[in-house]
Amino acid sequence: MTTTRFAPSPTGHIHVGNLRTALLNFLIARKAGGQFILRIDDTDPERSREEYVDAIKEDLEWLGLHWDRVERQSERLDRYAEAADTLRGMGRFYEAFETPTELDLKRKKQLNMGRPPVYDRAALSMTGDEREALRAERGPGVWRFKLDQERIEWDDGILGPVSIDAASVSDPVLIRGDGQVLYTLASVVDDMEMGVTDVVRGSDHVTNTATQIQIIEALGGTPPRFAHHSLLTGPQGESLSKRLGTLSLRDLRERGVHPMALLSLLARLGSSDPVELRTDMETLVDGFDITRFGAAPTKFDENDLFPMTARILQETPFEEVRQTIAAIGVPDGLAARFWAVTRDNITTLNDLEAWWIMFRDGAEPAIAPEDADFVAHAMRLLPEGPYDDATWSEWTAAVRDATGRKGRPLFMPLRKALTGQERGPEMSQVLPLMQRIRAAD
RNA sequence: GGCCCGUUCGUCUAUCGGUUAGGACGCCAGGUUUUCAACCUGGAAAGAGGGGUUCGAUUCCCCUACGGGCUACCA
Repeated sequence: MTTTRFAPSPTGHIHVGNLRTALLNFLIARKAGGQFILRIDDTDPERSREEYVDAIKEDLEWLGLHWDRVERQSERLDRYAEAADTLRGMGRFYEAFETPTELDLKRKKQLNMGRPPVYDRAALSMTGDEREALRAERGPGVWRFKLDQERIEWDDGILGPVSIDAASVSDPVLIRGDGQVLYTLASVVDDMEMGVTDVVRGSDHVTNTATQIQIIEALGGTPPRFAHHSLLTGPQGESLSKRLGTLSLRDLRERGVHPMALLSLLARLGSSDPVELRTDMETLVDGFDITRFGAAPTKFDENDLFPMTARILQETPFEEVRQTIAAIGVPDGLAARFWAVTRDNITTLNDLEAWWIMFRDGAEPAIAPEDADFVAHAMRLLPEGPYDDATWSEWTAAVRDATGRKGRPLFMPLRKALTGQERGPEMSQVLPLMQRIRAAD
């Protein structure tokens, strides 16, 4: 069975970059009728926070990315220890005692000599006595995985054939000095034991994949299919990391972005399929194809989200927004009409309140000097409220007859006098919603 | 510095060596409309640079430039 996973680390809120990874994995699983696992990568107790676990779940639910299973790495530490023992037993694991400062120094030295900054495996040539001495002096060392120094190759679902020389990569540390298991090992053990068949992640993991393939094989497993998507950049190609604060899912939600707008964009951006608005998850799943994605960095502009949101709202039935409209204080009797009138004239639901305030309290009239007499005359002809669907045409007909104006010069000054704006919904629909008309006061 | 990946209209991209280099979004213009939007029609708009290979390169190879990633006792 096709099984994918999204494996966030609960050290912060998730953002559009994370979402892209989550979405691709979700869509692959759904399209294949498989399983989508939410795996919380919380091996680091220092940085992991429970509130972020909740926040991540909340964000995914908001988007409708439902998972079939939740796993927690913090509850699986014994499995990782077992895998570590296996590696030790087969001589692929060795303890090293260099301090971070020493390693840093070694790297700089290598760089200066024009050599690749790869761990020199000094620990491998130590005698048992030397090891004991260091352990006594410095405490437990780190455990490194001994790479086979050959080319590691795989057929990437997005990048195509990838080949990395293991000799250009340091033997990865899988267990820290304090005993904490690191991502590289935990992830491999989980993917194997949870039956993950497809791993889609950002291209920042490409080198990890190379080493993980060797670890999987050492543990007797078969590597899953890997696909590495390009990373998102800002509209100017700048790194997104500087702006992640404003691109968290929570922030986008607060700014009124519609979930399907976000999903529609991210399911297509960077692929050769056109970005088309999808209003339901089924069609998004049907049209998805991971092989259409390219390897080039992808520019993401959150401003694209707003026109898409507006278009979704134009087609949103009243029932779906009934609560929202009630919450801003629109009386039940007016709510359906209020939505019908405003939905074509908003970008996000956040714009609704301003419209209601205008209808409730009236607008500061905008009257050009040359229209002042005309508007005053028209206001004397305006009947008492409340108004209905026919009021606008009856009233403007009367004004036309009285003043001789017609067409745009007739309608536009009245629109501006009543709403204070040059644009907006049909006036025949607006008028019945107006609780107060300041121009007539 | 080393290792990976990349570079086609503003953006996302198509092109299995021969195309008027196609589409989508955006943009501009016209139409329609009492406004805006929507819709319809039309339009402008692209192969980073340099070398090869070839009868012929956007396409294959090399170099350069530029962009991104990795090079942690982070994930």
